[in-house]
Amino acid sequence: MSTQRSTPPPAPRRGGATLQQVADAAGVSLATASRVLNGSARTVNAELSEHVREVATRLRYVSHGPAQALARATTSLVGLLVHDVNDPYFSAIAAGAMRVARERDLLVMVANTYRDPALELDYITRLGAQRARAILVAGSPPVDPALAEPLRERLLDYQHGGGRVVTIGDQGPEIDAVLPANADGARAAALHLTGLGHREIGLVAGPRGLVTIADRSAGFRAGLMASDNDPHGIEVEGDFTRDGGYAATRRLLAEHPEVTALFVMADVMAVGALAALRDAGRRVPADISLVGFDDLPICADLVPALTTVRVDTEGMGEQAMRMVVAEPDLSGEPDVADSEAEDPHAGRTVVHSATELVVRGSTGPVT
Amino acid sequence: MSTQRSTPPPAPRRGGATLQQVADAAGVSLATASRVLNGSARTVNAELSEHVREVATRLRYVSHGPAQALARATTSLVGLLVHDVNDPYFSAIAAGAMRVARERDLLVMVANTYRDPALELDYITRLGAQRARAILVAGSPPVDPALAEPLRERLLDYQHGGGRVVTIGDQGPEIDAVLPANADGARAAALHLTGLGHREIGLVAGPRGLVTIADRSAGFRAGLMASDNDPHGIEVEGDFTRDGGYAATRRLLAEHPEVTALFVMADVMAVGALAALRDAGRRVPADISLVGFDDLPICADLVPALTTVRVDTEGMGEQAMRMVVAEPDLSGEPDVADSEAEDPHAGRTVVHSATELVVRGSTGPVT
DNA sequence: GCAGGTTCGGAAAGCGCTTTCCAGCGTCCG
DNA sequence: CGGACGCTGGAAAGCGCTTTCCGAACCTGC
Repeated sequence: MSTQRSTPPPAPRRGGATLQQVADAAGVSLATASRVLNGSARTVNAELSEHVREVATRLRYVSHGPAQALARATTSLVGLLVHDVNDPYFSAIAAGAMRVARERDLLVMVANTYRDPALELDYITRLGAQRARAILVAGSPPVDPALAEPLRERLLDYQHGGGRVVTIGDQGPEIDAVLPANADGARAAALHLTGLGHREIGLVAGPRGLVTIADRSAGFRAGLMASDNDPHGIEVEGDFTRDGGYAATRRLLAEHPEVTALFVMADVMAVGALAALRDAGRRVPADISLVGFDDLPICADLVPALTTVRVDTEGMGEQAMRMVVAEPDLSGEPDVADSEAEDPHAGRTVVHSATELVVRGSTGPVT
Repeated sequence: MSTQRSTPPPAPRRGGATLQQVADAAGVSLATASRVLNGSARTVNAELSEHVREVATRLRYVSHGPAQALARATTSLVGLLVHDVNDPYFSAIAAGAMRVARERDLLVMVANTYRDPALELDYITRLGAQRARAILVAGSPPVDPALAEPLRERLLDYQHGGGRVVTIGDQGPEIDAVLPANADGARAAALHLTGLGHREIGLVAGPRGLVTIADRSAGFRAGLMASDNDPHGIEVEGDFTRDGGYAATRRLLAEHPEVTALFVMADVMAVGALAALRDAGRRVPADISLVGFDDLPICADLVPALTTVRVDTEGMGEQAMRMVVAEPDLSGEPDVADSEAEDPHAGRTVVHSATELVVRGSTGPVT
């Protein structure tokens, strides 16, 4: 009554019993309980061990992650940055990454950046604040250094702070990466098209600001150069969506009705392109051939089935997560389709993921 | 030399400066630094504040999430359980949930459960261990109580421990949920088909063990009953994938060539069904009509465009995340399309998300 | 000019856990 | 038979932060 210190009602502890409570109930020390329940190099007598475990179960003890993180100075969280999980390209990467994370007992924090540099920076900081063990950045960085540099620096900061970083797409020196062979695939697409006799070819690009697009475009043009019948490439740009592909294709068709083939740099856009072609009354591939990029699962079921460049998205996600988790000096056996190498730039690790042209029904000889 | 205690080289602190170091460098107390940098009810003199902030920036101070979590007894993490992020249905939910999470400054830990009950249990425990503030479970629970009960109990445990739980799909009393009007949509599909004169109708179901499928199937049959021309429903089961839909459809076609319409209970499967129909030489909709469920973005671009039941997946994800974050006694204004209500079962909150038949080119009158 | 109020910075007590160091004890070997 | 050693349990010192409680300084009004 006299005491002012009226303790507030001890709100039922969030999340059950404490290790201390378990230890007390089991009649052992905190140290012993910790060793039994949360793993340790030190071993504990089998019987005692069993007893502690029983008490813990009875008390519904659940370890306190943040406290462990604090004491151990490490967490089991990793971050994954994607442009948009709802885009099949990224959801496949995420699925691959999460599969590996699962094996390694890691929890994955996923964040949509919507390709907004400010959001990206913010998320990296926040993941750093959570002491995520690693950050995996999926999705093409911007071509513009003014946009790319801040991101890169923030990643480097994080990395210097002891975190691991792996990107899918090249973020420059010192940052490990897995890189899809965009140029190779695009080149193969060009060769395929010129081989079929096409000379007037439309390129439907995604946002030019992204290196992925720049690489695919450059690779395709390189393939064009390799042909001897002097093909023309006419490029238009569109948003990285179905509607972006639709709009860009309509524009291209209006301005250059002479094109007999289309190279669309992402399958999401190719879906729109196919619709645009249909709406414009152009038959595929009789009037015009169509090649996509990425090989989304839906491609094989479109009508006609889409010729496209396969990218092993899920595999890249897995590979990236594997690297993120591995000791920095990894020496894993490279995949058959992949090749691993020290980058000339710096001591970083770069894994190349092969791409492959998949010919289906949407391409045919020029008539 | 004599001392055995050779301190190991004090590895450069993971993640930069400590609040204490910032405080020291700024010549203020730990308490003040905390108040300035990490928000508090208490206010600090503007100049001092500015000074502390400067020092923090100079030292590249980044708050330590786990330590804050420990001290504050709460985190800014929420968990999201999905069957598979790589399935467009779930990636849309995830996108919706993540958008809201972003607004609320929450980090989302996403986990693929692959519909494996053991994995689900494990993830819930681990999210609990991380002291996730809430867990959002997307995806139909199993019909079998032997499978559903353990999950439900674990969720309840977590909830009693102070965490919030919201499910998309009904996990029973005491657990808040947002429920797509599966039965309504299926009923509308049935009415549509019988209205077109179809009497021999195939139902291509997903795994029967899931209540989502059970609901859709029951709803469809209810719609059939409402028709006066005595329609027949022949049901086959398939996996929740494109190939599952393909295989089930082929089987159905082989055994019941008389069907003139197909109701496929998920668009992923409908894509396979469409392929199976094509491969079997059946024209859609001339020979056979096709209705799907979910209205994935690709539906409108299939040939023919798929008639389907729209489910507001992204909206459900948003809604669920909003509930998860809201005070348990939420009283938000219900969406136009949604209706919120106290469940008769218990004091829980249930939000219904409307579904809507979208008629496109894949259905037509029976000939 | 002074009592009573208000601000605002600092000291210190944890939050739940890991891990080092120490102590007790049984064992082995010379 | 005694000392060295290995093994195992416990005490205690943090990990980085929040927050309560204090007290000093300053302000107000009479």
